[in-house]
Amino acid sequence: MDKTYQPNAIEQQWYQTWEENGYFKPSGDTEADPYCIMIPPPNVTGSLHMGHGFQESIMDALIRYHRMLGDNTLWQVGTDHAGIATQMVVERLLGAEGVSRHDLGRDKFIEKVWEWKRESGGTITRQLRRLGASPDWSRERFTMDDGFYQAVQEVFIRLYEDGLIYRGKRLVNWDPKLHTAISDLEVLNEEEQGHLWHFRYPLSDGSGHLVVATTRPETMLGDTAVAVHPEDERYRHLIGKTIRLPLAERDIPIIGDDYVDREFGTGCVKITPAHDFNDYEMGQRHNLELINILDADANLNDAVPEKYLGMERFAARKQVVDDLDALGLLEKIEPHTLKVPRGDRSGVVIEPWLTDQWYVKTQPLAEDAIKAVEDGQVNFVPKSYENMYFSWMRDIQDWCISRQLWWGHRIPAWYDDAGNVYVGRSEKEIREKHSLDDDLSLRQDDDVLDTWFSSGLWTFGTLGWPEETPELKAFHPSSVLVTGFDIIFFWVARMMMLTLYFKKEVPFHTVYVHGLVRDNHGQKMSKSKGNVIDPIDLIDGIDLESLVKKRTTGLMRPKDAPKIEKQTRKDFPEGFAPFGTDALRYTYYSLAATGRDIKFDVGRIEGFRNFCNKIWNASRYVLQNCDGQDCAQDGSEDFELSLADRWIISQLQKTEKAVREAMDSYRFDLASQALYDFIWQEYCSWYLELSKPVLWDDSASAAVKKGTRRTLIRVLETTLRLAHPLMPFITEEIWQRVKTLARKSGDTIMLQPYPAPNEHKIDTDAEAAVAWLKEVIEGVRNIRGEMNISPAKKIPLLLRGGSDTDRQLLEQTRNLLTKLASLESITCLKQGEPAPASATALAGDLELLVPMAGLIDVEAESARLKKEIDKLEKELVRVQVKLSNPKFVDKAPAEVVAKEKDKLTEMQSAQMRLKQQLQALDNL
RNA sequence: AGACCCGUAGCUCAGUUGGUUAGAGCGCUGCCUUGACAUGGCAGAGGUCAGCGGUUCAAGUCCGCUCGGGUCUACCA
Repeated sequence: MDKTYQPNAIEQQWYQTWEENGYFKPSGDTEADPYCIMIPPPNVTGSLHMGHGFQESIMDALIRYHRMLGDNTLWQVGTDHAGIATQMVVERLLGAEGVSRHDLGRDKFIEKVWEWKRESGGTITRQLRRLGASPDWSRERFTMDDGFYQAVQEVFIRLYEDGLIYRGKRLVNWDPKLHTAISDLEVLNEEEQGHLWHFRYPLSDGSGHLVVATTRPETMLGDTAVAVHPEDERYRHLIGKTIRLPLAERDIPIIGDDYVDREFGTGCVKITPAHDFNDYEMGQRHNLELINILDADANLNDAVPEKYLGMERFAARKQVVDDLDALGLLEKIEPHTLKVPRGDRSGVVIEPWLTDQWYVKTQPLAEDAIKAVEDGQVNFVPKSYENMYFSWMRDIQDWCISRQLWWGHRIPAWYDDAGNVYVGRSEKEIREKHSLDDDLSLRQDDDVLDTWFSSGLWTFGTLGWPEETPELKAFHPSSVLVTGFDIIFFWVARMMMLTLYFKKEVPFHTVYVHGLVRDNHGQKMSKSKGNVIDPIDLIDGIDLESLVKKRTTGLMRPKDAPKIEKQTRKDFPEGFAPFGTDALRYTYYSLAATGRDIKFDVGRIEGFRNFCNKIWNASRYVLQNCDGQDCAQDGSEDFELSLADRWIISQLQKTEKAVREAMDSYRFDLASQALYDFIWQEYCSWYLELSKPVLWDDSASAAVKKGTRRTLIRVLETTLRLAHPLMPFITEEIWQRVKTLARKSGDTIMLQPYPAPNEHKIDTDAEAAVAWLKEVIEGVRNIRGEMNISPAKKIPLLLRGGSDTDRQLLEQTRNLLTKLASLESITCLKQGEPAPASATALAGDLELLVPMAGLIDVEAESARLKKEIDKLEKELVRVQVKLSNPKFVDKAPAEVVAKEKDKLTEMQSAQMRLKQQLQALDNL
């Protein structure tokens, strides 16, 4: 083995082996428990970001864990066709050649999209492989696959037939750039600086005017009322009168509605029902006319005076203001901060716009979806996210599912010239069903379905539904959904509704909600902020110049480049070293606590790369000492387990238990911590050191040496299996080298059984003995460290006081103690025997004395003792106060009181000994 | 405006139903190339657990308020 761990030398090769050998497929063992995770399908246009890396790493850990537990395990993988995003990507590519999608026509364009998908749609799945993800690639699905397409059509038709889908003219969020409706969730409301314009609206009878305030002057051309609060003393007498709307020269009514906030602005509101959601509601209440003044580009249409016809909306705004000003009707302009709705893909201001769209009636679906969570059929982890789910579900709006795009699931609805709608699987089916004449012309709806409509069917659509496939039977409902909280509304809610309706069962039993990965400053990672980290760069490494270049090219605002460059150079002066996949994954796990934000500190990944190196080198040591040697793996019993052997075996059982518990409760941070401590602290720092005096001692018995080798190799092999779900590559690489010595057969660690703790191997005697040994060694090391005695210098140790147990333990561990504390000799002082001037440490009642002759500075030692005495004093006072409080003694449980009393006597005795030592030093 | 989350060492974070002297990693200080590992070893410094009040024999942990930070939902025309 190389002296240092080189991740790039092992990772890709193992991945290929695993995939080629089909290790990722379900075992197919129908006796075993099924375990199934459906990947939240990444956007086919996407490339892997830190959030994906985090999420996929978690899923892979769960999958590998359950596969090793022997479950029939399926990780279903696939991608999402991402209607808008994909269409935009392909349009941009065509645009570079000067071709628009309209030049091509719908069919040709869709062909182009498929072409793009075949060539470039695999980026993210290739990157997933770099992470070591182990989904069943042979079952990979795409939301536009034929089978899936059928399922989507089927769902639409059945919902329509059941009266849960309808078509209606409503206000939708219209993206004037992309020319499609988008959902509320795709609209970002950000605060922006704007103005509040106050206009005078003259009363029709010439008796005066009202002042209305607006942030969108151009919409006044579509006003159909002015509203005031019905109890507003200032205006209530005007209700029922009319306003002569300037510019448009129409008469519109003044209405009373308690939606109006008397305190805001002037207390008079212009009402534009066709261009504002609230005004629309009010229009419905008061039967107001809807005047649509915008076309699909958000330019003014022919419903406005000719002067404004065809004007762009912001130009029209300026014109309207100027014209009203010229008429003397502009009262004032105030600066005003308002939330501006923008499309999350296009970035342009979204218009509420009146269109015909398809809707899902969500309320009946939501009821069952709420009940499933209330009844505990679906559990959220952490539980607090259930509130978020409930609050969304209980206030759910009908879901607009049509999109004015070409790329997507085309809506299976046809129209005749009379405007009748027919929904069915094909034109042919519709003609038959409705006995339509062949010469009656039908045209299919041009729109496609919201991408989330299809991803809502993901859990069962990927398993072959509507056919009752064996996979559907075995793996649905899936076991757990792993997702970010930002997607609960988008996706979780929709899967719940659609799956419950069509499968009559929940889509998954558990929803594990993880936090969002942010940068080390807590900022969301985004291209425009220039703080994105590509997980692949952490795996392979990247130099600073390439990183700067990557972050500063293709910016939406190129002027940000210098700032981004400066910050990048400051944060990562060396770029990234190649840390490898296992270190990256381990970092993710260590951060996977229950919080909402996961601040990714690159500093941590280096620590875990070092951890990998530690495992690597510990394995080298084990192999050096075991290779070609008898490790008692042939069933022989002529070996003897030492105290240290029994101790590490005992600790291993506890670690196995802790790791399993953590994995079962989705606490990957705790699992990674437990493993890290065991491997580094206990196995490497202590056990390997304890094995050296045995293996290198010529006088040690063959049986004990054999027992030590047996323990070295067995504990290592078990630990590798325990760690495999978290760090698949390094564990496989090392396992292949130790498996023969450990008498394991099998081609891969992936399919080995997961370690299970054995209570009979918990050895409290050995634990107590090693705890004692550690305490004594640490006492001596403390003196050595504080007194700056070279580790190479062998020193004598005198022991005073202590119990028979101490003396027994000493004899059991004398050899280990001598080696590990680097001692020249160990001498027990007899009762009353005078000790030379010494530095002191305590191990319980036992005094550890290191004679000072030439080694130790008296002043430094007395300072050290004083510090120790003071520390004890503080705690002593605390405990004394506690014990002298009768309430505590009376009310606290007896064992708590006893514990405090023991503590007190122990500390008093310790302090007394230290004081005596201090006295002795002072007497010198 | 409503709801939720967070505030623990210089930094990033653990701390299960209240009960040893509040832990880890990174960083920092000192010593050390000792036969797995300097991507290392040993030792050490560093915390009024945001603040105030309450419940309790006992609060980082439970309750209330304040301050600070964040997220989501709704929204003021």
